[in-house]
Amino acid sequence: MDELTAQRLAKLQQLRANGMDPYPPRVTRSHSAAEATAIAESLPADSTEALAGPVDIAGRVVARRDMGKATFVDLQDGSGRIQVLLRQNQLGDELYDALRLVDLGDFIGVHGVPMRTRTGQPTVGARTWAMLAKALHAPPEKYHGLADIELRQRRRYLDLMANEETRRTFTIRSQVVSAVRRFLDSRGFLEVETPILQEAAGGAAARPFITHYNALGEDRFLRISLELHLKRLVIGGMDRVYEIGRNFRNEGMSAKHNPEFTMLESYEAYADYNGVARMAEEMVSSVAGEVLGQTTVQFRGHEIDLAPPWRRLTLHNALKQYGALDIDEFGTAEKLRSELERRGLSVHPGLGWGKLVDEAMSHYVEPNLVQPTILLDYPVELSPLAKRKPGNPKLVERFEAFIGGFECGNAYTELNDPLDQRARFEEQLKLREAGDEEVELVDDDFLFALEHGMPPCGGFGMGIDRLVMLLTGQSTIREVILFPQHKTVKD
RNA sequence: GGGCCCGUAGCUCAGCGGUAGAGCAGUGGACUUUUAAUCCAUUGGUCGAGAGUUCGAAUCUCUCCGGGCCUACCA
Repeated sequence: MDELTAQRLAKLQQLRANGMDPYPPRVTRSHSAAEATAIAESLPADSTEALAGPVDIAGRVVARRDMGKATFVDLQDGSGRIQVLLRQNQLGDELYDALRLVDLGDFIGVHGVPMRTRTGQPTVGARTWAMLAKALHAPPEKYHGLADIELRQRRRYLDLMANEETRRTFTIRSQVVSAVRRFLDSRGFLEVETPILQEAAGGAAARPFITHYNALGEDRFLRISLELHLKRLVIGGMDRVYEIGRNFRNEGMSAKHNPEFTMLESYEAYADYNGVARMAEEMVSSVAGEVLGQTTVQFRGHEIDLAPPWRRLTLHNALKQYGALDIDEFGTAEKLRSELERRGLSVHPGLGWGKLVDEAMSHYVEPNLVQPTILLDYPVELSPLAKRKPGNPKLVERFEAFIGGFECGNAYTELNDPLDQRARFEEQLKLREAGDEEVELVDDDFLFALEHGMPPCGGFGMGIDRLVMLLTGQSTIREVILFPQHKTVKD
């Protein structure tokens, strides 16, 4: 055991010896730090006498300034910080001397009166204090905080203790999720929960995590999307449903990717992708307004205006505009591949035309879509679950929403023709045989459901983590996930 | 997968072939209105791990472990 821990344990024993429980089961608390501060602020400066009624506050000791016969301590609770002044002549010798058993990081409770120092600092003048929970390890350094990125993520509690920005980020995250729920609830959507352990992981082109269910002796897949189960509910007559839940994709990590991430998916019967686009822009701007009080955000050096209407642009025109590439002139995989290779893009062999269009889009278009943009009408082979565009069977009614240079939303007019759906699954199989390993798999159980009739429907998916990145100005997904994935520490 | 960089006290960092350092935290002392309190004294280290080069390695080399950034792949 290290010396610091031993010292703190010794203090813990000394507290017990003094008859003070270092971990009492209950605390008397009448005011939060913020409430006590508000009372003190209503008093004139240098109010050393008891002008307000007594308060009981509690929190973690985050700073300490020992002045001899007076000691200042800063207490922090969930509402903020407040200064406490503990004076020997107020506490008595015994209780004052016991302050030497209080370390940074400990939780204490203070009974005292709101006051202000001669500099006007809101303060609680202590009459008594009590240990609430002794900490055996020191908190991070008081000025520089905790900077080591790995430690901040593995020991997020230390990051939260030390860094105000981290507390702000995760407070906003929580408020964002809650505002999204309010938005959808107010529009008559029902929140549902669907299986995470699935017999077949569908709804997206991604490799799943595999686990094993002992009782049945069968493997299960962790879901990679919410889509196919939510559509089953629409088939059953739940007209407006949504789920906010964790997806798992067995892929690498990056600034934009964590193997488990939180998705919102919503499905609205009798809507199409145009209606969904209007809902998406209203949702994001109203969530921003509720949580941040404004619809503009600063992100990677740009000011982004989230207020609707968002710019609409077809994928076809976007590639023309940003890449000087007319995909109609390169209508087969072979032609498009050779054109992209001629331009110096390295493309994976075996990709079909749709994935090549996606590559070109990622390279030429996506980084330019900083202000909110709805990119419309995708190649059919990229989107096996979306309905074809009337008059152009190579395209589907699908849009992706881009903000800040990355994708944060995806929507279709949902494919409800079970015969076309089966054909589209089979097309995916052919792409797989041609060398593309990440394709949608045939899901017979879903097809059987679809054969019972699904109303026309607009579906929407949005990465909650990425939305939070945008609204908090964080440039990596790991900064908005409390406990992101890390390699196991080996001894 | 490739390139670059980082790992030194509980935390933030310096040192980059010649006796392991600073600030904060801790410990002892002074101080009854401080607030990155101040002042005096002081404890604390297998310098990520292992191997090598050298009279001598935190420092140079190699391997490994963990991490970061960029890039590619996954798509």
